[in-house]
Amino acid sequence: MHRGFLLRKKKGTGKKGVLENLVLNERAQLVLQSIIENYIQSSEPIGSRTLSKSIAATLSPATIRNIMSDLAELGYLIQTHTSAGRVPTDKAYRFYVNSLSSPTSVPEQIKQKISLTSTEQGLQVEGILAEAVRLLADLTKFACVVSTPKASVSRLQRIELIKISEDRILVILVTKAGVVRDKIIFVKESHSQEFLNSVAAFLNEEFEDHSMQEIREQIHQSLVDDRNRYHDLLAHAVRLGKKAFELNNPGEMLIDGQMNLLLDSHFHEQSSVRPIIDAFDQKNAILKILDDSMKHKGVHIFIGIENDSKQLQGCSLITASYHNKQNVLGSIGVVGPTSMDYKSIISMVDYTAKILSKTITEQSYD
Amino acid sequence: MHRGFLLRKKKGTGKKGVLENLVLNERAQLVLQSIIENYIQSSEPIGSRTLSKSIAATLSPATIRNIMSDLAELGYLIQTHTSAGRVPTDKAYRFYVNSLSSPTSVPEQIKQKISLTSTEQGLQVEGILAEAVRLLADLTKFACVVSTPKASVSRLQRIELIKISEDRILVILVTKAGVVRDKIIFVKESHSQEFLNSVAAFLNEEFEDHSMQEIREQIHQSLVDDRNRYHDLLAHAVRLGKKAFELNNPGEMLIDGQMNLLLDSHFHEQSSVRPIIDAFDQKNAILKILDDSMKHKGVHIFIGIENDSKQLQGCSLITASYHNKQNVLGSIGVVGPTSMDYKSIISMVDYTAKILSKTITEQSYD
DNA sequence: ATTAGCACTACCCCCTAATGAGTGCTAATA
DNA sequence: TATTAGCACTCATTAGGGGGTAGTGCTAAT
Repeated sequence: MHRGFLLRKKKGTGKKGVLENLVLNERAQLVLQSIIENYIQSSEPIGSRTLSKSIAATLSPATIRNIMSDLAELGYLIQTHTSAGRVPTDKAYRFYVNSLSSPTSVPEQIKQKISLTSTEQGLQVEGILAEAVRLLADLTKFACVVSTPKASVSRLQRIELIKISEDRILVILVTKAGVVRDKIIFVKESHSQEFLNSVAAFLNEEFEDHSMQEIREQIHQSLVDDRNRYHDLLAHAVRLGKKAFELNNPGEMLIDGQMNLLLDSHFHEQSSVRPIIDAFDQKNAILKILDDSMKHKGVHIFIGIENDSKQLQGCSLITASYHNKQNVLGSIGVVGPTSMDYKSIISMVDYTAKILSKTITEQSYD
Repeated sequence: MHRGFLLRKKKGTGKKGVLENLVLNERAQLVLQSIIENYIQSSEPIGSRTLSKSIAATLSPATIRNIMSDLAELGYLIQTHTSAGRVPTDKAYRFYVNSLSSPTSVPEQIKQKISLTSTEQGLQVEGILAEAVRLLADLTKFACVVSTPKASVSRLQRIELIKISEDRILVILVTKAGVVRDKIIFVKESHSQEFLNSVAAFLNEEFEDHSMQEIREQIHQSLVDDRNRYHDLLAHAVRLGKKAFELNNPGEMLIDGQMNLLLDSHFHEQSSVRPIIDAFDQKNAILKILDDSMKHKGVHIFIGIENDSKQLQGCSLITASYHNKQNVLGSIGVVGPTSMDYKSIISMVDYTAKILSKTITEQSYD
């Protein structure tokens, strides 16, 4: 049965076919890389003959077959059935991606397409993000996501309190990062708008430029100075502020281009897209990935099986964080088939994230 | 060739088969309705034999064939090819929909699912709309849209001006309907935040409860009273207000459940969904329909070919407007195949729109 | 170590024939 | 006169069979 493999193994010291000190030898790497690149393009199983033509080095089909056989043994390739060509596994993509150097530069032609004009239309961060994620989806023809800046890390620009009924107050928070958040809080006693204005003025004076996290803590401990003049005001400010700054936005994200996935040829069957769509609906799995990718700089790549979430094990994600002058604010990413064109997608995500950062930094409020 | 039909025609006075005074006779109506309902369920061509079993009245396949043949002549049915069953045309759906009485009541079971909780979480109108459109998409398993309230008709609750840099001011508009809009305007001279506060206070005092449309007109004509005290202020207020109230939101809409379309069995081919998706991307065609449907009360139905936009001629839309105490604010609707289950979808849209109106009215600001 | 050659496998495509659901028309029937 | 049974016909769908093809693994020669 596996006599060929055993023989080969017997000859060298331990495994010798394509392995050199547990690393693929150069030729095996070349073959594997070539298979992957071919498959990314055609999304059809690659055979030894096809490969021997397209490959740079001059290798006969038979040689390639031997190498492929070994690569299959090592888990880099699988066959859908005997006498079919071979298809890269997630392990192969991981190898491929790792072998890529840092993002290659984006072609000038595409660079020109990556520009964000929403600031010119007076749009805020969320508008810019929406434009960026749409742009990336159009460019890559896959689904794209972007996480909005977390309220907790960003710093307060301004708070407004608007009375809308006897027991409801509209709170508007503007952060330095340029995010406007609004929510309604319910109160027991009625306040006049004038009074709310004073409370807001107090909160603004006290907390401008503090991070939401800080503000929450300070309010919680009532650490604010006890100034006589504000005595009554203070009590109310603390009470209202407590509610106003309560974290209730569960981390949002914008999605675009979901449709691209269903229309994409790499997903041969609709059924394989279904779980991904469900993941989009539930959000949390993807948000977690975007969150994680904020922790380190640069482009992050999650390939198929590597994803914690079962639903996402049929696809790959490529993400990059964006930032303003001070903070990492969120990340933007592409969700596509495991057989996507990593090289160009990586560079597009990288470049888009950079442009996004630049745009947001330019229009930040400090 | 068409001898059968000609004979039939010859016998009566003019067309007599299934027509009575240009109206389908009762039996023809029954047959047509039955075909439609069968097709809606199975989404496969209906043959005479199948029908003769499922139909209430006892009619032989041959009789039904005759009726069907006439209905086909009249444009209610088509065959994809000879020897295939028959499929209802858009004209048939129109007949069917017209024959339905006003929305049937929604089953208690589903009613319970239609409830909106976003107000409890302190969410504004947009949050409520997002919840509603998602709910409807989940319920109907089709794509759903909802148009956000137009700024122009709604009345001002409050305006805030926030300085974010020397040449940029963040304008926040809150309308009585509960919509918060923000945008950035660019100014030549720098203003202090205190000055902006006075301008905002002036604009608030002057324009609270006026419709955006009114405000724009009044500012445009500088019809505002020329009070000495505000002389300098006034000039700036007019200048800033002009920019601030400029209509720049092109009527927005929220979409949910687009994916449902691609996964739906009624669209046999992906290619038929493509133009609809494009219509979603471009938005204007759908916005126009939602706009139109605001003009009259009740549920509106647009079936395939009836749609002005070519892209939408392969699907049907069912819409209903929602309102607060004073105004119609927008509409919510379902986009699905022309062979959707009109009866139940209509009632769901109707009911959802009512719940939506109720929810928004309860949390309106006046 | 590489490669040519060969036997083998299994999908894919095309053709055919059979099936079956449907039609329209005609003649018989109630 | 309206309905229905019967019949010939159409055409999509399905199943089966054969040839072609792209692939494999193994072996022997280079």
